[in-house]
Amino acid sequence: MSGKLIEGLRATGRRLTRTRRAVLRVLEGNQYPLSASELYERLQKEKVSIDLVTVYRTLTVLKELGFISQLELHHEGQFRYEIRQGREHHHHIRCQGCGQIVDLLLCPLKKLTSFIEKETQFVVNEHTLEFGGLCPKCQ
Amino acid sequence: MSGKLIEGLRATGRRLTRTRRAVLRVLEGNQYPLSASELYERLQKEKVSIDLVTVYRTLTVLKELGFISQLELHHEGQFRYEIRQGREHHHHIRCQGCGQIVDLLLCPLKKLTSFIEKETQFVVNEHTLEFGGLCPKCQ
DNA sequence: TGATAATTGCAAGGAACTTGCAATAATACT
DNA sequence: AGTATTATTGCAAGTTCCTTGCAATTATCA
Repeated sequence: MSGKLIEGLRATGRRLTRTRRAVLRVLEGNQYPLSASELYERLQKEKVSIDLVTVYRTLTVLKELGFISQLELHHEGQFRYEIRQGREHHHHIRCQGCGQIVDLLLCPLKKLTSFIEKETQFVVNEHTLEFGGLCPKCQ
Repeated sequence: MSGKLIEGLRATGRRLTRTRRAVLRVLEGNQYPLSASELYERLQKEKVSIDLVTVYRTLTVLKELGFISQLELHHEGQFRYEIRQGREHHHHIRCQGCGQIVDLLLCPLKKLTSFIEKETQFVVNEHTLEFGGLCPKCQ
């Protein structure tokens, strides 16, 4: 991973710093996508001293380079980030009670809700489905 | 509509005010879902003097009563609201260029992207699909 | 008409995220 | 290695969207 990382950074005139490595390391060690502030807290626990602002900026860079993906969960009001690293495109389910986030390893969304309920043992009672793209005028 | 509105408000010890009527009227006269600040601007243009805070509070009430629904579009960072009034559950597509929002009159999401592209003439290159529910522990 | 209670406006407070700028650190050059 | 160059960082302050507290106003009910 480190090779491609340095490569990607160099290609855009950027540098591999302790900060960037630390952010990636924490994301790699986590099962579910983290928000900027969660990431910040974990770094503090690991005695890695990084400002929250730097976490935001680092996430922006890593996203631009395609190393992580940014996602928005329903009604959370914040972004979350996860390592991409060859992972299939996928979705998530989040518990309205405890906030737990679980990956859904499916996408072509057939027999939607009942399937997801069987797979995850969740009770689904809300979903977000919104598309983004370019309208005829803007293409 | 006004009948059920008053009914709903009364049932929860609330009152039908000029403000609430005005907010509903603007939402009814609009094709696409409005954000709080858009709503506020339209009211100002109509010389209806309402504080932005009141707009927020009014939207909260109307949502609680089920007269409007609240939605989040991908990467917008704000809520939007639209009249429910017997409308089918549906989704939206928003242009990444101009911000135009168009209703999608489908939901069971089959043959997803290509179908939506044909219907709307949009080029879809992003979507959000996230579920909310209760995990086994929280049920 | 007056009492009661909901609603409103104003000011202030959050939370998540961004920007400006000087200090610091990483890379390039000699 | 030593220095110049340029990216990165931390701190402070700013944005945006939304919420809360509280006194003033307005709607409803007796």
